[in-house]
Amino acid sequence: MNYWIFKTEPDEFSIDDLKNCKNKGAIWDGVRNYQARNFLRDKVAANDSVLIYHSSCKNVGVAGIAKVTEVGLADPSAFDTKSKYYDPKSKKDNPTWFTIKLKWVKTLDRVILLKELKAYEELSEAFIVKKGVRLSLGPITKEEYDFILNLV
DNA sequence: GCCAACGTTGGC
DNA sequence: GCCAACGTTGGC
Repeated sequence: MNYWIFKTEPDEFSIDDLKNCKNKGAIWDGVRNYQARNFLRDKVAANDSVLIYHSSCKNVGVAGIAKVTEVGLADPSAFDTKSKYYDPKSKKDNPTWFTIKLKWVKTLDRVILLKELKAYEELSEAFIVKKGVRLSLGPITKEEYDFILNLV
């Protein structure tokens, strides 16, 4: 069992949008960064727990919890010529971009703001608080995961 | 909207 | 394989 933080812009796709997907869940498409792709392809496993983080918005921070339901999916948006994530270099028989499927678990009673996360020594090693780290998703430890949820 | 700090691209 | 130019991310 691994723990992750996935970033999303709530104007595009928020924790509420994920909730509205109910049990069907949602495909986490559009990741176009190789390091993040490698996590999605090689490390994220079914039943892993994911903190959903809202970026580029009014309340930047951790907004909810999701669970991984399917792994090893070729990112369908890479094959869609109408998608802004379309990538002609990604072939169906040899996809460049991979992703997974998530299901909503919980919306936190409040958003745990980035500003708060930065204040705790316990979280100083987490990628999410580090300056200049532009990963759109990445691993956190169980200790960090539990610590963040205890801040609610 | 600004801009620092990245990642990616492409010429050489 | 270097590295300058460019594009993107993301907090503020």
